[in-house]
Amino acid sequence: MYASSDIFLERCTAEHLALKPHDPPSSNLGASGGFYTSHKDSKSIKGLIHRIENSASSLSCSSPVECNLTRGSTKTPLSSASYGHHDWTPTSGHQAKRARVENIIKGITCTDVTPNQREAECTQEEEGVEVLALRQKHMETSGTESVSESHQHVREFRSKFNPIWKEEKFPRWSVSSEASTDEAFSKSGSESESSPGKNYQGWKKLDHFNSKSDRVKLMADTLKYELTRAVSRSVDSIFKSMPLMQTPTEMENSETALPAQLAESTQNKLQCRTAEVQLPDVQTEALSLVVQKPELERMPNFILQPTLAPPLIPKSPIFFSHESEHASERNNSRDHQHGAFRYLQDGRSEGGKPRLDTYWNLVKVKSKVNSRSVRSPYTHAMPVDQVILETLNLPNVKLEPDSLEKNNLYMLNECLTTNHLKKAKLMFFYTRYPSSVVLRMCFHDVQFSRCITSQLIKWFSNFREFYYIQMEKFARNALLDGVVDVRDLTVGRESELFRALNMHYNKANDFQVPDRFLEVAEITLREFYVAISMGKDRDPSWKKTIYKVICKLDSDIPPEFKSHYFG
DNA sequence: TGTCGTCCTG
DNA sequence: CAGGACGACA
Repeated sequence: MYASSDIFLERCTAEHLALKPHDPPSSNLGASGGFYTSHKDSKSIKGLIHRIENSASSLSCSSPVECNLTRGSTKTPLSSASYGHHDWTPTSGHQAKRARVENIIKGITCTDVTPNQREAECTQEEEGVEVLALRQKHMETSGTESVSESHQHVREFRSKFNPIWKEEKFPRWSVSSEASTDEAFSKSGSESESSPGKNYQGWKKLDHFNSKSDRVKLMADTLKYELTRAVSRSVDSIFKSMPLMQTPTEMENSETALPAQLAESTQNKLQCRTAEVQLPDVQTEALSLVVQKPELERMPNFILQPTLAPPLIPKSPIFFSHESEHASERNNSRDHQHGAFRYLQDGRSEGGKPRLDTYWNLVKVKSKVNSRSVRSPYTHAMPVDQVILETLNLPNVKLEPDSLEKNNLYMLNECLTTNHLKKAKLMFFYTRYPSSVVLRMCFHDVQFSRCITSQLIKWFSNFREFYYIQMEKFARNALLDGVVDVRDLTVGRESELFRALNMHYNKANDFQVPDRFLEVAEITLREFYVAISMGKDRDPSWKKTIYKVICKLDSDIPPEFKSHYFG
C-alpha cells in the first residue's frame, strides 16, 4: 500500500533560510543626508518644515501635474525610459500583463513632482522659523541671552508672522476622544495652551519664563507649534487636525525625537481608524481591512519610480531564469528559478540604502476605501500609460530617492490593499506557511502592526483552507472515480485541480506558477488520497498529519517579492 | 496570557 | 475574505 513517506522524495532540508534581517530602510538622501543629524541646526529645522510642507502639499495636490519621467533617470541606471515609458505600447496587453504582475510582486513606487510654487509659499515661514531656530541654537550654546533678548526674539518672530499670530490662525485642535490625541497633548507638558480644542497660546507665557530652560522650552514650544502648524495646514486636506505636539524635552533629548513623535502621534491617530484621506467610500465587498490605495496614489503628480524594471514577459522562461545571482542568499538547493528580477533591482539607487529610519514613518496615509471602481479623474492626463495606472493598485506610495532628497517624506501603508492581497496569493505558490519574517520582508511597504500581521496570517490561513478543501475534494473524487494507484494522481498545468487553484490564487492567469507548486499540490493530493483511502478521515484530526507534511514543503520566496533594499 | 492555526459561519 | 470560537503551544 502506498506509504505516506513514499509520496514525495524530496523533503525540505531547510524550510526557513537565514533571511537577512530587515534592515531599517534608509533614505538615499545624498548630499542632504547630513541634514538630519541635528535638529539644533537652524537649516535643519528650516529644511524640515520646508520638506514637510513640500511633501504634504504634493500629497494633497489635486491639480494635474506633468509627470516627470526623466528626472529620476538621472539618478538611477534604470531610468523611466528603460522601465518602459518610452517603450510602452498602449496597445500591448501583453506588456500590461507582465507589468501588472511585476508590480504586484515588487510593489510600485510612485513619486511626485515637487511644485515650484511651494518654494515661494514656504519662504516666509522658513525665514521666520529660521530666525527662531537660530536664536534657539544661540541660546543653547551661549546661555547668556537675557530675558529681554528672548522677548525680542519672540517678538521678532511674532511680527514676522504677524498676520498669522494676530489673526490667531492657529489650527484648532480637534476635540477628540482619541487617547492618542490626549496623550499627544499631555506629553506636551503644557497646560491650557495645548489642550484640545484650544488655540495654541504658548507665547502668552513670554512674561513668565525666567531661566534658560524656560526660554528654550518656550522657543521649542513655539517652534514645535509652528512646525506642527505648517504640517497641519499642508496636510489639512488629508488629515483632520493633527495635534503633533512634542515636548521640548523630547526635542532636546533626541535628534530624531521630533519626526519620531510626529510619526507616533500620527500613527496613533490613524491606527485602525476611518480613512483620514478624503476619499469616496465605495467599498462594495466584505473586505473591511483590505483597502485599495487612496485616490492620491493615482494622482498624476505621482510617477512610476524609475527603479522599476522593464515589464516582464509573462510565463516566459526569462521570468524565472536559472541564473540567479541571489542564489548565494539561500542555502536551499531546490531553490526556484527566480533570478529574472535581478536586473530590476539593479536599478535602485546606488547611493546605498536610503535612510528611511525615522522619516520613513513621518507621515502615513491610510485609506479604507476599497474602490475598484474609483478612477482618478486625471488619469487621462497621465504621461505614464494609463493601462499601468489603472491596472495597478499601487500598494505603496513612496517618493523616489530623487524626490526624497527634496521632500524627505515617506509613507508606509497602515492597511493592506487589494494589491497586497494579490501579492500574498502569488506568494502562496511558494509558501503555504510564511513566517512573520518572510511576511515583513515581502510587505516592506506596510507598517507592520499586530493588526496587519494578524490579517496577513489570516489571509494565508484562508488560502490554505481553500487549498486543502480542493485537495480533499479532488482526492475523494479520485477515489470515487476508481483510481486505485496513487501514482495515477498527478497535478499538471492542464489538470482540473490546478485550474481551480490557479483561478483562486492567480485569477488573471498572468503569473507563471512555479513548477514546485505543482509538485507540492500533487504531493498534497496524494496525501489526502492515501489518508482517505485508509480511512484515516474518521479521525477528527486526520488532516493535521497532512498539514505537518505540507508545511515542510514551503519554498523560498523569490527576492523579487521582497524589499527593494535587500539586494 | 498572547499568539497562531484550524474550523465554522456569513 | 473576515469574524469568532476553540485548541495547542510557549
